[in-house]
Amino acid sequence: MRVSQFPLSTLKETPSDAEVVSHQLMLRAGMIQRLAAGIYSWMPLGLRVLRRVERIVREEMEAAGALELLMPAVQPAELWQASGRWQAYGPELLRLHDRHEREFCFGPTHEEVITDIARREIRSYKQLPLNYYQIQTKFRDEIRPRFGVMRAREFLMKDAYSFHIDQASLQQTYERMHAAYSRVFERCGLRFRAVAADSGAIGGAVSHEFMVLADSGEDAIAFADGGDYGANVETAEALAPPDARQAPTQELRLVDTPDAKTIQQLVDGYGLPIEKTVKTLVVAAAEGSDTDLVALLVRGDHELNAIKAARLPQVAAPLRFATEAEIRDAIGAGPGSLGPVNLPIPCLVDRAVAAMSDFGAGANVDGKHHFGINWERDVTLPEVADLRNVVPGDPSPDGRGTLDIARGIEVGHIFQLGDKYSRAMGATVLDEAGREVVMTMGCYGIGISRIVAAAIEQNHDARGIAWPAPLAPFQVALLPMNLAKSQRVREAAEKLHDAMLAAGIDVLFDDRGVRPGVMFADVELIGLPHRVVVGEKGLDRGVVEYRGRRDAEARDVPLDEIVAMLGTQAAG
RNA sequence: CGGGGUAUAGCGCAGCCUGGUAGCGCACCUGCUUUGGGAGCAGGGUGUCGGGGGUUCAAAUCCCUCUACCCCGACCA
Repeated sequence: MRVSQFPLSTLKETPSDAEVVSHQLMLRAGMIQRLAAGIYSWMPLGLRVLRRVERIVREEMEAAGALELLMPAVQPAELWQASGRWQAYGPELLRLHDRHEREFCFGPTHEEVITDIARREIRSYKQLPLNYYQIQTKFRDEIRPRFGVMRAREFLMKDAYSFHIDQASLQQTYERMHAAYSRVFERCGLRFRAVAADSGAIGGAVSHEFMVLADSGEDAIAFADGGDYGANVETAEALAPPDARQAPTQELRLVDTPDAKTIQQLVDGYGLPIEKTVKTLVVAAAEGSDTDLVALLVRGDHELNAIKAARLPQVAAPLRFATEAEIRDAIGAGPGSLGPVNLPIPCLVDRAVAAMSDFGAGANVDGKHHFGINWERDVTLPEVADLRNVVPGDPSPDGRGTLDIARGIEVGHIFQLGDKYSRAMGATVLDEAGREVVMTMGCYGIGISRIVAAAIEQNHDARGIAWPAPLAPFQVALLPMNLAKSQRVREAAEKLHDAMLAAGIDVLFDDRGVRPGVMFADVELIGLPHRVVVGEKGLDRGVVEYRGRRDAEARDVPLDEIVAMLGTQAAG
């Protein structure tokens, strides 16, 4: 391809509204253009990358035995009403009307449509298992789209849905898809982790997320240094500290703390180590319990995990924090002065809190704290539960090593759905005994467009993008020096271009005749893995200059060897 | 949706406070020179100053209003 036929529209300056580096570089490289909030056009350069990701995904899906189909983007409301999600999905579902005022939505996902297909198509257990996939544009009306295509409203997704006669069959396909996903992300050249995840609103029990490691990631993941354990921080189990609770060494004392409303003020003003403090958070109790409020205690340096808390039978789901008025009404003190001693409402404590001794907490009297609190001696230890987010250094839940926390970008998510959709929509087959059985389902998503952004987050430098070769829009940049003046350079470059094309090398030939600095800057910005420079000086010695995008220095390669050399590392 | 902010040329911005001919850099077009790290000289403005309304002799500037976009919080590939 020649630049004269494939215009580059690179920018020197960074558009001011792009926050993360992938978004900035995609705009600067001319890969995408914003049309509206969270809605982007893929320009020719960007589309080449997107197509490369698609191809890898398609190959791995085929290898995993999935069948490609293509479902409509626009879906009738009736299907969503049948599954119950027309109400449940909320404002993220883009709803539409046709000219007859019939209701539709632009599909954010396709469980309903595929289940409808399956219930028409599949009648016998002999047809199972079956795994369908598609690569398609989805629309989710995110409250706040941001970071370019990383969290767009309209995006390209691979979604797969498998159907099974029983859980054992689902488990097999799930594992096969798990392996296929790992291969996809490996082939894309990404550093990633598969972690256990909360299955959230989609439903089902078992679920794994595939996270590309990047500091700009929106999710925190915990993984063990000693083993395979990995989990979203939301779901990672926080164990008790390894050491047993120490015996009391201090007396319980009531201290005037008029200026200590927060843990930080308590630590700064009274010399209490933060891990000897306790936060008392008051939340709404579960409906039907004999109390309105429940107190949750976590260590001062720990964070309450709202998902874990809401799962407790005593606590209302979703989690709702009590208002200050409710707290005063029930306890007689404000939020900054609460603690377990003389607490008039039921209380649950985190495992780490249960292991504390000689600690400080509010006294349930405004402006006063108790110091030197010890369980059992001063107050009965309430029920213990896992209430908090894990922190670095926590023991791994599988007993191997300690946890570290990293940030990640979710690029894939696989679920064992069970029969949530198949039951609601009556997707059944006849089993061996001729009985009607509801099919068991799995679903598997990959954010194709998000992978492009994630790959840039992991592969860039001050000059621009440095594509993993499998994703690069072109493999080789062919740059002639002083094309306009030098007939020798022109002839040599044209010949090389022809030879590369003949060898199946995906080459971009810069035939603009612009100054070298412009060409260098452009190919480094758009991130092509290999660069070949043709100049008078080199031709005198029968060489061209080769430089890999990540190489520190260029080196000379004989003119008659360069095509063969590139052919082995940069074919198609 | 709540809170904060921005809107002036394709991109990045100044001008607004204190009303008086719409500017700068990059990009773009023409010509000449230049060709190993985003060139130089000369010429060119490509703009409903986000929209609407108001105040005023006069509004990018002051007031009201609408819209779009960005940032911070709960969701997700």
